Amino acid sequence: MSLEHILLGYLRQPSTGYELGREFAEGARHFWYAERSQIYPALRKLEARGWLKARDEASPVGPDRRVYGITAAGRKALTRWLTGGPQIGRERLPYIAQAYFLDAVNPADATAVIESMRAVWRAKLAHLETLEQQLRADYGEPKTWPPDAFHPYTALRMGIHQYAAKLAWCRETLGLLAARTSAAPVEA
Amino acid sequence: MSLEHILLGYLRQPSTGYELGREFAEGARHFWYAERSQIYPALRKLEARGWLKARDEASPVGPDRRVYGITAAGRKALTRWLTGGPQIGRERLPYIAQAYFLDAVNPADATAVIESMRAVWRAKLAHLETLEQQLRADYGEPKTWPPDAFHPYTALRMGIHQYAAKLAWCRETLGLLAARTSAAPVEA
DNA sequence: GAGTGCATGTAAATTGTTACATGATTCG
DNA sequence: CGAATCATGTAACAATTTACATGCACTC
Repeated sequence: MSLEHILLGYLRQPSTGYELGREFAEGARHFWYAERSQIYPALRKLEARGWLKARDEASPVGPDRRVYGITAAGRKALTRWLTGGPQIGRERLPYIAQAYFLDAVNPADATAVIESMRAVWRAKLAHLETLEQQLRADYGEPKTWPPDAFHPYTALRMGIHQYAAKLAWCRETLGLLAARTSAAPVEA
Repeated sequence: MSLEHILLGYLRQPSTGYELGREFAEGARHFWYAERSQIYPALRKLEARGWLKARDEASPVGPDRRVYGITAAGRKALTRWLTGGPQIGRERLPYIAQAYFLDAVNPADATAVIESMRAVWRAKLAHLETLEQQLRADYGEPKTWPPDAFHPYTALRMGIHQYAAKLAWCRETLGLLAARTSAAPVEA
């Protein structure tokens, strides 16, 4: 299961379920999302399996919290997951399905659908680009960064590449759609 | 739920659960996958809801089969899904997570992980490009195609854009990784 | 008659979502 | 004291995966 290994990855730095929830809602949201109601039981399960250990701690700002950290067994499991082959092939991309079936609506609506995708992806790309510029302003050339900063940066770059490609597709498709409309106009 | 609407989309042309299973395993596999054990109950549910109707039919080559087709209510539901906003924001992309946590393994292993991703994506891109070339050889300029051929083609184009972007990221990342290794070699 | 492809399914387990419960601490 | 943020969870439901069951028709 991927979620468990993602939790393991984050917990090389000790953290809490609540904090991980925020991580998914912010830092990781271009590649993964999990509700806290899924995170808490998953952490308990990982602890029972011996991949995490927990301690209760007083919070400086709120109620007590449960701080998890990875164990040696957890580290081994994480390494196995990372080197056990790329996790590719079970993507669920409903927005491509929407594009696929767009002949079920009229051309004007089809155009509107793609324009609204473009708006969403533009916003997401802008967000990642802002993050990237902040990192570069703060730390300079990525190739000199320590591994624990460099690899999250490459994940960010992947997001940027992906959103840019989606936007290129929007442009291409809107262009083709316009060419089709002028070739066979809906209404004179 | 996306699966239900994807089934609805395919079933504007009457088809069977078995055939849809093959569709997911072949034509749609760059954006969606469903097991037949999930498809059959989903079709029953859609039929109970009145979005599909079924008839049993003798197969020319095997046992009887259940041919589903969409109803007027199903068509309306599909249109609502298509125009009700882009289905964006719940992607699960474990391979980006793998990239993110790659500092948990040594640089040589990290490089190997990205190289194996590259191999997978190269194969997937090559497959989609073959499909595209076949379509163009058979039918010519996409902008003149009928809508029910054109939109699946744009979905294929999306896949091509996405895989090309992933490969660009692999190249970029492998380059950075090489630059880092030469800057701080593991062993003299 | 054994294997392959066609064809439909069920059962159990896992994973993920939605809705809700509970309570501490801090700020205005 | 009311609202916001911190903090951990449970319950019910929905979606998905994995494993298995069943049987037809055709070819070797």
